[in-house]
Amino acid sequence: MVNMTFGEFVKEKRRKKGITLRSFADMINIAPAYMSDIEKSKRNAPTQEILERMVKALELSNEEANELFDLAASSKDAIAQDLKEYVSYNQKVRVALRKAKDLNLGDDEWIKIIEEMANKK
Amino acid sequence: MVNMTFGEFVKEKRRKKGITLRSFADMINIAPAYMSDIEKSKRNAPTQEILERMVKALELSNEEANELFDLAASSKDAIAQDLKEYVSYNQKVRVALRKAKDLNLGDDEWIKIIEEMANKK
DNA sequence: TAGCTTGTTAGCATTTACGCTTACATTATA
DNA sequence: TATAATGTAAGCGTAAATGCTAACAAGCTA
Repeated sequence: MVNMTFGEFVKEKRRKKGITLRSFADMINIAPAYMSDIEKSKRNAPTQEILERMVKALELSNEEANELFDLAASSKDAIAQDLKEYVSYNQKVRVALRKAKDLNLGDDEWIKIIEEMANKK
Repeated sequence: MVNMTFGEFVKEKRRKKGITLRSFADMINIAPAYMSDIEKSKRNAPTQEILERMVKALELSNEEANELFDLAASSKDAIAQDLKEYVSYNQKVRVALRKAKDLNLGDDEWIKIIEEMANKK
């Protein structure tokens, strides 16, 4: 499903594993009511710590985890922690991003860049 | 000067233009005491709005403005608004960043990418 | 029917951040 | 010397976010 909220994403993964909201809340050590609010998107996605406990409890793949992190971030006008760190510590990356923005690089061009990265190393 | 704090950066630019702290605070419409705290790094960098007023008041170049935004962000474990937005709205960019991180791309490789971007368009 | 389980509503406590006001010591100027 | 101007210290008010507790209705199950 595309264009899900964070809450919907978590709920789907949780139910797919046949876990009740209450026991899921227990597993990741938060209050059920809080979990409910999150799934219904009445609250922001929680902190990174809790996000990571969710990933573990739901046994998400790397890809799924990244999606969860991105959805969590987007619920807050933010970007995921791993990306934030990478960009923060890399001046060249910031230059590259601003240049790409400036040049109005589209998806196609970024795809090429991604493909070429593999070769580069 | 490299590895400056946000406060130091602003103070330097301000003094280079011969503006007093008080009148600078006036120009950008914040309390002098607040400005003082900021320059001394006793407070986080202020909101985006105020940052932009600073850029105007100091008549910074684009490059300087980006540096100011990045320093402001780094004072808060964050990344600059323009980058945040760009990354947020671009799935491919996020994929690219994570791949780069994964491959442990260094400065040199990013420089190449930057150079190649110019050609791409 | 009595009693658990499930999800949910309402509201509280705490922390953190932003920006302000007021008052002060120091330096420069009339 | 008296007055300005400059930068700073201390502390307040407000707002937003995080996560909680307590209590409820609806559905299952014994």
